[in-house]
Order: sequence, then structure tokens, then C-alpha cells
Amino acid sequence: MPPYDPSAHPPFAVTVDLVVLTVRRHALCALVVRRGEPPFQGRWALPGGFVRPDENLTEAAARELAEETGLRAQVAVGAGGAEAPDPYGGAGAHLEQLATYGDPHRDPRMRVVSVAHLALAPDLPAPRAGGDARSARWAPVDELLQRDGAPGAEGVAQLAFDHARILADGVERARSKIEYSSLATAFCPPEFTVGELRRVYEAVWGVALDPRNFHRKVTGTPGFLVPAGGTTTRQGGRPAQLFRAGGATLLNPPMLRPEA
Amino acid sequence: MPPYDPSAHPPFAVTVDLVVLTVRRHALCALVVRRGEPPFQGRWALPGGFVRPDENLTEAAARELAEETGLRAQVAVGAGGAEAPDPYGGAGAHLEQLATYGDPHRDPRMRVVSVAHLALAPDLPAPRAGGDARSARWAPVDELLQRDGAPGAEGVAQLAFDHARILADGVERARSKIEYSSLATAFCPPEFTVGELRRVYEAVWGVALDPRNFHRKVTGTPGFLVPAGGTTTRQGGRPAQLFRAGGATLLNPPMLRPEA
DNA sequence: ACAAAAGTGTTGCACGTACACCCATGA
DNA sequence: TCATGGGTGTACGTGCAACACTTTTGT
Repeated sequence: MPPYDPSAHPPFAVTVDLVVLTVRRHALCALVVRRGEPPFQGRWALPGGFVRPDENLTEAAARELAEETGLRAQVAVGAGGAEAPDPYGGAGAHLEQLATYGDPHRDPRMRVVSVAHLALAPDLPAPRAGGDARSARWAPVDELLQRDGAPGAEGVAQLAFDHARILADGVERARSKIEYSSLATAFCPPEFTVGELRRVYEAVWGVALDPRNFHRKVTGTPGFLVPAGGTTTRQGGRPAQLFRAGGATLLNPPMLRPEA
Repeated sequence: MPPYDPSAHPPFAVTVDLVVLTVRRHALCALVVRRGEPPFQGRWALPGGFVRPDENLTEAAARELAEETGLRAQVAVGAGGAEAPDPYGGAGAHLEQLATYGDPHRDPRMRVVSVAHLALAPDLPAPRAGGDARSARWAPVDELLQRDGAPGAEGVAQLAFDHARILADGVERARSKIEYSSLATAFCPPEFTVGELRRVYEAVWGVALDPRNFHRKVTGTPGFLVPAGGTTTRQGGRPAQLFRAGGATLLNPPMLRPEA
């Protein structure tokens, strides 16, 4: 390694970008904000911002998440590069590092290395255009990721920068990770029914699951769900038991994703 | 997002660090280099270096890998943030992005954000102390990751910076990824036997596997292994068929890791 | 002959899939 | 009464674990 002389190295900017996913009306949706200035002015982009000198990457991502959504982060430990325990106590969104994108020309203005993070949130009342966001919305990922040229599907402009790629990576991570972990509960409110959890899987994977077998699977895995005591009929039909996420974080054997 | 004024942002240095793993004498080993200057002078560290202005992160990692080992990288595409296809044609090591580490004080000299990469290589003749490495060696990961204070296990100094954490994350990634992918073949020479592949799994997981069931599993998975034609007795005993890695990259159903 | 490693056959069990069936509520 | 979603029972198939057994070399 050459000696470290700050002035001898090219100027890199380091940012965090956020893939914030939720399930709304049976569809997997991502949070996007409209850019107010060039480049890509007027286009939709992932929320994000610069890492400050005194904060680590996870803190920067949690700060941006709070600014955009008001959610407090539940930081995941593990091989994702988490650096600090959850500084908050309350309920909030799952947050983990996704990947880092550093192509020399991904931002036309200067060299920007972006550490993308993935956040999973329960359905929120409405995007809060806080901080420096001009306007924000939840958009179905299917729309955002449509390749241009798809017939009969115009009207959705491509995301700014390489954000389509980042979003695709985040969606793929979420889709595969709910197979073998209890992460799907991060899309649910603190108390939820088995059917609501099943609809999360169905929305994220875009498939239909057998309600009976799903029920047996999740209630039969020790530590995955703990009964919360009450019941609800908010989905109609027979009253359903309410559950909370249990301590188990790994699902073994995993939930099988149908090939469809 | 505030406007981009390079001079308005704090100076970040961006580096790549490498977790290079191989299997030697039945043990999972990592490549470490001895630091020739402060901080952590004389301590072992992961190989790595600065990202240059004109290269992306994957290219930087591949360049460092070639400088340290002479290996050419087979870049993995997917959610790891790969940015370019393999620019080389020959045989080489598997390379993928691991995670990014950016704690404000991880390097005492200045703010350094390191994009760690994971490389898996077949057993190499000897570490080549090329580039700026003072000296290099393959060290068993069990030694490198021993927590200090373990009785009867002194003599192995802790790795420099946060490299023990990075190495642990890389080892965990390798251990879990060979479960559901054909990645274990990256530890083998171009042609290998079923027994040699099994010994890779046993070394990486630190468990014993049933040779008969392992044989059925890997030869029965379509596209995982393709016969190379010959046989060998280099392991002693009855001649074993030689295989090459097949096109299949995903193992379904996965190889089951015994709980031991 | 013996050890060592490569392969094959067979059986039992755990778990997923498919689907018939019953339960409890609101309209 | 009917539609809707919640929940249980059961038969069938697939695939892994375990282990007996055969094959082919080196010493």
C-alpha cells in the first residue's frame, strides 16, 4: 500500500442510497423521490444522500430512512457490514447493507461511490416528503423495473443513474431472503395474522401459496411466530389469531418458492 | 440531495480489500500480507489497495488479486454489485463483492471506506509477494479468527484494522454459499474427482460427509458436473472419474450442512 | 492379502404437496 | 343462507440419512 496522503488521492464522494420496500394493495412497492435538479431532473430516483464525516454507513442509511419515511431502523447484524447496534428502541423497519456501486461514470458530475442499503417496512400511511425530498411516492416495482420497449407499457420513465440496477438487486435480495429467514415479518405490523403474512409472500414472489400448508408451515416452526393473544376479523371471514414475530431469525427448513 | 460541490465534501478514500480463500491440506486458508509501515506495522492484514480514478470496483479488486496471486478473476454477476464482465478468458478465481466497511475510525489516519471482495481460488503453488506486498502467506482461518484469550493458542496476533471482521464475514459467506451453489468447484483445479470436491466441503464446513451419499448427490444433479473423460488415482485407491464444473450455477435442492 | 478410495442398492423417515373437509364470522 | 377467510386431517411422492455391499487400484 502506498502511504496515505489525502491530497494524493482522487476525490471520491461516498453516498448511501436506499431501496425501501413495502407491500401495498397486494403489490411489492418501492419508495422513489422525484429529482429537482440536473442531472436526470424530473426523473424518479432512490432516496439517498451523502455520508457525513462523523457517522458510519449504517448510521447514514438510518438517518436518510428516518428523513424520508419517519421510520426508525432495526439494524440487522451479520455479513452485511453492519457497524453499530440499533440505537433506537421502538418498532421500525429492517435495514441492511445491500451492495456498493462505484462505476466511474455512474454520476456524470464526479466520482461517486454509493453504498446501497435495503429497508423493509410495513405499509405506511403516506410518504412523507421530508428532508430534501421534493416529492415521494410508493411505486410498484414491476412498473419501475419494466424494460423500456415493453409494448403497451409506456409512461414510466426509467429511474435516474444506475438506480434500476440497484432496485433490481434489492428486490432480488428480498425475494431470496424471505425464503430462509423470518424477514417477511418486517413487512407486517407488530401484530399480524397468518393470512396477512402469507399475502406478503404472495406479493413479494408474485405467486399463490396454499393457505392450509402455509399455515402449518409457519405455525409449526418453533420460535418463528408467537401468539399475541387476540384475534381479528379485519380481513373478513372467521376470526384469525394474532401473532408477533418470534425470536427465530432463520427458517429451517426454508419456505419453498414455487417455480412459477 | 444538496448540490454536488466536490470541495464541499469531506475527503473520503476508497479502497478494496480482498478475502482470498483456498483449501490447503484439509484446511480453509486465507491470504494475508505483512504490513511494512504504521499503523499496525508488522501485523498481518488482508491484501488491498486504493481504487484508481479510471477503474470500477470490480476492476480494482481483480487488479489487486492479480498483483498478489497472479490469478485472473472470474467475475460473478448478480446482486453483488458486479459492474463488468470478465475481461479475461483463462482459468482463474471466483470473485464477488462482499460488503463495504466505512466506520469513521477504522483507519486512524483518515476516513477510508473499503469495499471488501471475496475470492475463491484453487490451491496455489506459493504466494507471490508481488506489487507492494512485503510478504504474504496462506494462514488457516481458524488461527486468524481465534479470539484473543483462547487458552493455549497464543502466538497469532490479531489482524490489522477491522480485517478480522471482514475475514469472518467472507468465511461465513463462502460457507453458506456453497450450500446452494456450485461455488465449491472454484476451490478445485479445472479437472477434479468427486472425492476431491467432497474434501473441499469438509474443509470449508469442518465436518465429515458421507462419501456415498455425497457422490449420488453431486452426480445426480443435472448440469452440476460434466465428465472430463479420464480417471486418476492421485488420491490412492480405486481410480476415480475426472469431472469439470458444469454450467449449472445453482444447486437445487441445496447441499445440506450437518449441524455439527 | 490387505488397506484405501470409488461407486451401487436398499430401506426408513421427514417433510412438502394436494385436496377433502370443518369452523366462525359478516352481510 | 351464503360468501369469505381460518384452520385440521390425510394420502401420496420425493429426497436425504444410514449402512451393507461390490469394484479397482497400490503396497
